[in-house]
Amino acid sequence: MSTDSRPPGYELPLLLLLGFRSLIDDLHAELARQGHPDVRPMHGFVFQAIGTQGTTAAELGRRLAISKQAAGKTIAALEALGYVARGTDARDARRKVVHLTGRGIDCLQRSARIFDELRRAWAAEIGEQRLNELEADLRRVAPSDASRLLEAPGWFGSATGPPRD
Amino acid sequence: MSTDSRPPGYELPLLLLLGFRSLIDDLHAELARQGHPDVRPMHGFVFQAIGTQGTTAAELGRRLAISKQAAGKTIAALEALGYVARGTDARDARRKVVHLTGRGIDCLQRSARIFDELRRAWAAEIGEQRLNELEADLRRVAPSDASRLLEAPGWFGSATGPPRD
DNA sequence: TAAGATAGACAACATGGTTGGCTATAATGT
DNA sequence: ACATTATAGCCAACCATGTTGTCTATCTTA
Repeated sequence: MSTDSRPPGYELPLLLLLGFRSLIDDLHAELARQGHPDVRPMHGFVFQAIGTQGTTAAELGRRLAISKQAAGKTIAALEALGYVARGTDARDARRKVVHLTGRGIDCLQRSARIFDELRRAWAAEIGEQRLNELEADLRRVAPSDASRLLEAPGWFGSATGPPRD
Repeated sequence: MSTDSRPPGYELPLLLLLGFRSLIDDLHAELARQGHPDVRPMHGFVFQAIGTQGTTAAELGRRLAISKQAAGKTIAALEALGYVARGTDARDARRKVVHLTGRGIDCLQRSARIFDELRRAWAAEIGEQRLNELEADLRRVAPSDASRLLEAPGWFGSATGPPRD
């Protein structure tokens, strides 16, 4: 046996990133075809974080581990695109409840369907069982706290770290 | 059999991203401990693209699929941190050859070693064979063009797309 | 030698992040 | 009941990373 027949470790993150990018790129190419050309990869996470219940800027910031100001800016951008709308809260005059519009819900539902199709395509390529194993393995090694995923934009390049407020 | 026992498709990209983030976060935590606290996730890709041979801003931009201006800015930032240095090319007065400094090479070598250790940690968790399979599967489904990976920063959030020049 | 292509730099702008400061409203303690 | 504290949302300023457009200097080529 050779003393080191293992692949170099740097390949693993590359493969994970390429796989992620591949899925996200395919998703958004298909979303664009289905009438959502201006939605960005980040927006999907935001839609998910808003959910069907609606939320507020401060709460969104906490869920995404970004500052409430950043959350507010994102909400404003999404509002301008017609994906979310803001209402008021009768019980708390400070809060402005953000909820998905019909267009936002349509985008969210189409995303779910497209992701299912993409997963089926992967399963067709490597086999359902291997794909199940791949997911199971990743669940074991990846931290399960699915929040703080939206640090992704910024996290990659900037040095500031998570917000203080 | 149930009509749909498969996991929802949206989980796959999440797992890939979490896995990637986990590796990169661990890498940079360890790099910080080993004397490189100010290097960013993106920089590793840049170091890799510069290589031991050195390169130029325009060529770096092509390798990373970013504009030469963006490449120039990144080089300037890395130069300020002491990781790269710029020299001239005797054969072509236009070109300014960028090469890694001793510190840059040190960082690159430590990164490689840390990635190997992280891979061993994953192998200890899920088994060497499963990890090999995971990598093999990802190689099949992920596009192999390892360039255009540095679109990552920006790609996630912005809408501009790849550069024209 | 003139025309075109390339390298690098500067300015201006967009996006998405952060911090700091501000006002309005709610919650809490004395 | 009232004063304090905490929270929600917003505005301005800044940083980091991208883009485009424009400019000059230098090869390369017809």
